[in-house]
This record gives sequence, C-alpha cells and structure tokens, in this order.
Amino acid sequence: MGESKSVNLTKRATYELRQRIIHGGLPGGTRLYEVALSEDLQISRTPVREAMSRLAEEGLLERAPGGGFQVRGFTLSDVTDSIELRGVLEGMAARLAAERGAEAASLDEIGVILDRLDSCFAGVSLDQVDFDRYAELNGQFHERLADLCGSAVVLRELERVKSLPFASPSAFVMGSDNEGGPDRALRSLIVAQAQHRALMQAIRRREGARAEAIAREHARIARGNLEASLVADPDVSGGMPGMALIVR
Amino acid sequence: MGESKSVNLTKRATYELRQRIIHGGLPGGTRLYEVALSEDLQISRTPVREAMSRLAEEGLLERAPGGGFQVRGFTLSDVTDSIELRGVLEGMAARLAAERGAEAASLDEIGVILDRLDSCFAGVSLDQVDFDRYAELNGQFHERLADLCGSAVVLRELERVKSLPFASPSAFVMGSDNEGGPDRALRSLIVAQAQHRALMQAIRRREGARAEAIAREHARIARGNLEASLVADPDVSGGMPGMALIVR
DNA sequence: GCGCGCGAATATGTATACATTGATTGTATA
DNA sequence: TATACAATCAATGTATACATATTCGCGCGC
Repeated sequence: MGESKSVNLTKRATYELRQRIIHGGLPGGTRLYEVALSEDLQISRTPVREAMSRLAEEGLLERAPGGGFQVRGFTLSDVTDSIELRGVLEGMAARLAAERGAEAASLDEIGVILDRLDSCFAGVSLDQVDFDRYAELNGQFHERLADLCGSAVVLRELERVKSLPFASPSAFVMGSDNEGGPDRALRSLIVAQAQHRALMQAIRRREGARAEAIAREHARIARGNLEASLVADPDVSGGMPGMALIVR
Repeated sequence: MGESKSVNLTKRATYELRQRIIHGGLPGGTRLYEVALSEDLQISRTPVREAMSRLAEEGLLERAPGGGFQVRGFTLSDVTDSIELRGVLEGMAARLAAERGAEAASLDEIGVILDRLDSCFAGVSLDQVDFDRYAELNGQFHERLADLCGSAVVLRELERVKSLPFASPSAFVMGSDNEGGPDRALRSLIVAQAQHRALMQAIRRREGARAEAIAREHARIARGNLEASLVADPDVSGGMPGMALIVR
C-alpha cells in the first residue's frame, strides 16, 4: 500500500476516519479532538476538520455542543427505524414512478438487472449461490428504482439514508453461514426477488399504492435478517456491515 | 445593529449567507468563491468555508464538482416534491406514534396547542384572523407530532426537510391578501385544523393507516396554497418564504 | 461542607502565507 | 487551420501561528 499521495489529504482523512468509525475503532459517542487526530493521521488540522465536516453531512458524526464533533451512536431502535425509513422513502419513489409513469427504456434496463439477479441463485445448490454478485446487482436495482421516480429531492434523501452502512439495501444480504436456519439466506433471496418483480409490475401497471406497499415490505426483509442474525449472535459484534456503530 | 461582535464569525457568516440565499441575493446555481465572499463579508476564508459547509448540511448549498460550493437551485417540481416528502415523513411519524402508542402527557400538550390554534380564527371576522400566531402554533404542533413517534432517526430527517423554507409546515399559511379567493386563506385554516384534530384522534385510537393518510393529505394543503398563490402571482417572485430559491 | 469564582490547561476559532491543482489562453508547429 | 504544449492565473487545498472560548480543578470564603 504505502502512502497513496495521489489523492488529497482531505479525502485521505475522510476515508481513514470513516473506516475507523465503521469498523468500531471509534465507538459511538467518542469525541474527536482535532489535534490528537491530526497527530495520529499525520495530517494538519485543516483537512481533518474538513473531513469531520463531510462525515457530519454523511451522518456518521454529529456536531458536539460547544464545538467539535463526536461519533454518532446508533441504538438498535435507530437501526430498525433507519431500515423502515428506507422502506418508506423507496415506497414513495415507487409510488411516484407508478403515478407519474416511468420511461420504457429505464424499465427495460431494470429488467436486465432482474434477470441477472436470477442467475445468482436460480438452479444452483445452496453453497454455490453468489452472494457478492447478488449484493452488487441488488444495489444497482435499488439505485435504478430511486431514479425511476424522477425526483431529485427524493433521490437525494434516499441516498442519504442508504449511506448509513446498516441501512443500505444490501446490508443484510448475508452469506449462508451468518444466520439462523440452514438455507434461510437462500429463501430470503427468493422472496426478495419475487418482490422485485412484483414491484416492477406494479409500477408498469401504474398501481401506486401496491408499489408503495411492496417496497415497504421489501425493506422489512432486511429488518428480519437483522433480527435473525441477532438471534445467532446476540452481542451484535458480528461481521454485519456497520454493526460496530451500535451502542448500548 | 452595527457589528454584533458577540457571536463568533462562523455564525455571522452562516447567518449572513443564509439570509442572502433565502432572499434571493444569491440565486440558485451561483458559485460561491471563498476569496470574494471573504472580502465581501470582511471575514477570513476559514470561517466562511466553515459556514458554507454548514449550509451544505442544511441543504441550501451543494458541493460543486472539483471543489467549492454553489447555491442549490430548486425547480417548482422540487418544491412540490419537498412538500410531498414532508407529508410522507410526517405520515410515517404519525403512523409510528399510533402503532407504538404515545404518552398521554404528550397527547395532552398537543391538545392545548390545538385549542390555542382554534382561538386564532374561531368566531372572529376574516380580517381579524391572527395568521402570525397561527403559523407559530402550527409550527409547534408539527414539532410535537414529530416527537410523538419517539424515533430520533425520523425526527432528524423530518427536521432536515422542514429546514427548507418552502417545505416548512407554516410556509404557506398565508395572509388573507395573498391568494385567489377572498376567504380562501380562512377556509384552508379551518380544513387544516380539522385535519389536526382527526390526526390526533387517529393516533389516540391506534389507527396507524388513517393517521398516515391524514398527515399526507394535510401536507397537500400547503401544495394547494402554493398553487393558488402561483395563479395570483405567476412569476413566483412573491413574498412567500423561500420562493426566491426557485430557479427557471 | 458546600458553593462560588478564578485561573490554568486544553480545546476550537481565526487569519494568513504558501502549495497545488485545474482551466484557459496563447503560441508554435505540423 | 488545427492541434499540442506550455505558461499563466485563479481557484481551492494545506499548514501553522495566534486568538478566543470552554472546561475543570483548586482554593477561598461563606
């Protein structure tokens, strides 16, 4: 690796800080001191400050009373609420897409993604499911879905919520070893994909209320997967993305 | 007035910039140059930068590609979408409050606010309606409503959307001279207050779906008032809060 | 024993000089 | 005339010295 001098120091500091926060190096509630961080990162205060400011925009930090920043802490309720919130926003996007009508070209593109998603798990044995590829394509699907509504305002807020690691659509697309039942992961993929198809059908048919309801229920799969992984590993420290952010 | 040396320069710069943006001194899309702004405000680059960063968090600025900031521009669609988005989020808050149950004390407090709202326009002639007091109390009502759901995540995002001047709940509580019909303003107040009461009833009765639907429809009054004021003043330059933010 | 205030330590806030980057324009050459 | 390259300029990025504010502890007075 070495020192990647190619990018500027603000980006380096932002990346490094984000990593530490997400992976638990800086637990929720931790106060960040500019000087200490500067010395630690070997970067002057100015870019460090800038980085903290950006991470506050991102929602990982919050401004402390009386100046400075601290790591934002999330309770388990915050995590489930964030997932529910994503569902509500994706529901709004889906409803608007249905009500206002989506372009055929965009719908076709999403259809291609859905076919590829099928190929990740259809007709293969459990241990051959390509979870990584599924997560990638699933992310693409949700991105295109948000685009469909044609509203920059909705898109922006949705991006914002999804930027929280545990609220991302693919956060709890888990490998087959991380959960309760033996093939629970596979079954949740099958259900999710059925919802993807139903959602697109509803949008094509201009059934706004149905599209909204499906999008919401779809997000609740993530909530269910979260709860299942908590049963398997109650101290929450597991490898799930962003679980290190959880306090209490 | 003079120079209020009491607060720090970042806050001064933030306030001054926000004022200029909201009142149209800096139209949407305007690129903000640190040096020029510094000289103009007589404040060094550092606090100006900090101010821009905060206004970006607030949603009034956006980071320009390749560094720097520019004033965020809103189309008329963005405005209506923002109002709709507020409705969706308030709907979520209302639904969660109904489903999870709200504390009696909080419900009582809101009841007091509702009674006060009545006194702003009940039994007085049109030109005696206290629109300012109504707007203030209406803001309080919507704030308490958001609190009711008990979710910090939802509360936070709702605050964020409401911070856009034209998306605030009281943005289009207009005086009796600003709109189409003669007593349209009064009638919209009566309808809005009826929705306030119905919304609280739904929450008390744990009718989540109803509460959500009412909250959404309630936000659409603001949209209707916006459209009415556009009929009266199509070039959008009118005194409505934040209308100067609109481009095109 | 408790509260108040003062002062030192330590934090962030501010100004500014200097570095770097990226765009633009002008010029030389094919 | 078109293209490529280099110089210049104007913007943001970075470091750092200094200013101010906040906090915490200690001592004094009540």
